Amino acid sequence: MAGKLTKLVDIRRRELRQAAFEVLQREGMAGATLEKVAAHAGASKGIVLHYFRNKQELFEQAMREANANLRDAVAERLRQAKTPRGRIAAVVEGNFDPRFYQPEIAHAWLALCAEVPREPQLARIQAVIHARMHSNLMSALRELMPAEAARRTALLISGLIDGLWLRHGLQSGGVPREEALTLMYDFIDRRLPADQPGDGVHDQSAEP
Amino acid sequence: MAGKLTKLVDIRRRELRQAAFEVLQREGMAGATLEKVAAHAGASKGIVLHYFRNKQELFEQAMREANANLRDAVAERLRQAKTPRGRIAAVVEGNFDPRFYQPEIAHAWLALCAEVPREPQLARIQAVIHARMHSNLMSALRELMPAEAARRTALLISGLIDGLWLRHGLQSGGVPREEALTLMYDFIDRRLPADQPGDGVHDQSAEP
DNA sequence: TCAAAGATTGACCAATGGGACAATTCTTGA
DNA sequence: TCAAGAATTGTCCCATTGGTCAATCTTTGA
Repeated sequence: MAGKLTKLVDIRRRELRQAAFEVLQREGMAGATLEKVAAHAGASKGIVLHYFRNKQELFEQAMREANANLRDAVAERLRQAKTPRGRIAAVVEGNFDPRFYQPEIAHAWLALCAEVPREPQLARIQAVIHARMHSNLMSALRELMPAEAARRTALLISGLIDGLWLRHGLQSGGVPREEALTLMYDFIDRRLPADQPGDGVHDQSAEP
Repeated sequence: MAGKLTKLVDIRRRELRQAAFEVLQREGMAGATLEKVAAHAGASKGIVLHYFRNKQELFEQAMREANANLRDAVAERLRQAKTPRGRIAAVVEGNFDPRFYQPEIAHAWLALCAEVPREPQLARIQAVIHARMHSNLMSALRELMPAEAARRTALLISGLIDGLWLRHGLQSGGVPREEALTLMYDFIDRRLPADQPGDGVHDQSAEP
């Protein structure tokens, strides 16, 4: 590790973002009061507003961090992928990383997404998420099919991912990770040309 | 029309449910205050609590009504469908009925769904919605493919519908109705046996 | 060593919102 | 016609919450 030690500001900010996200899971946006966030982080309310201008900024940062987690989960896998198929698998597997694909986390995302129509800051993050996923998918699909077909396939894949996440957040109809991946590949394998189902490209097995 | 005239209670209840849903679109759950709902309906706050026990019940009823709208949109089309394919088309078209498939309405659904984890009443409605859609799809798909394939296809279709709705509620990545239907049938036609794409089964044209 | 900068707390404030209620107006049926 | 019941309003109350601030305690660098 090169450079200085982590500054206290960064430690506190991280702790509070994390606390905010966790309270959000249980309480929703309205119920996630500054006092509860502070308590959950083991601090006083004042400290929260010492490190964040206001409630909006706190939860904006919380969303940023959650997004970064998902982004990294995909990026790791993308780095090891060699074929276009592998890159698609990377996007899918990353979005269903068992560390993040959990009902409680989906609850928090749901709470955040519900604020998007009224919080331009959150809307921007959401836009980035969509754009990134679309771009990742397109870069792989363009090599496998004509432009228009690629675009549609990308929309279908990302729409499906969103739908499965949404359902995972609502109690009923939520499918566990294993089945979600089965469904995704059931769909994908039929759409990609020169089907080689079971070619070992998509690895549903253990995580590092 | 047989029977008595509509009772005032029912009129008021309906007006207030509708007002609640419309305020929800703009303001989200926390912002949808009883006073705003009352004002939007042209009444005073007191009247809202005269017809509904409390805020929870009001929005539970609002969700019930929105659900009934969607249910009817599907049911109408289902009544005219003759083939299994037609029944699937009915479910799809109903869920993208242009009267309801609108960003503002998706905003309200998003706000409602975000409360599901903490409101058992809302969770129950959500469960009914999922169960109904799954059942409708299965009844058609069972005739077209083996049980397990039918189950997966049903999950994929309903997941896709949810995903497209979700995206329609978030500003970015939302696809308009026409394209949503194109995507849905692009997906469905490839999965159903004995493909007859363009057999006129799915009607994307005008509403009655 | 010690003073300045930063961290942390708790008290305080103004605004807001859900809900209870008494008072008033309107309907209606005998 | 008129009294009982329903509809409607406005007021009041209390709890909660985001945010401010002055007062302490800690750290640190010169």
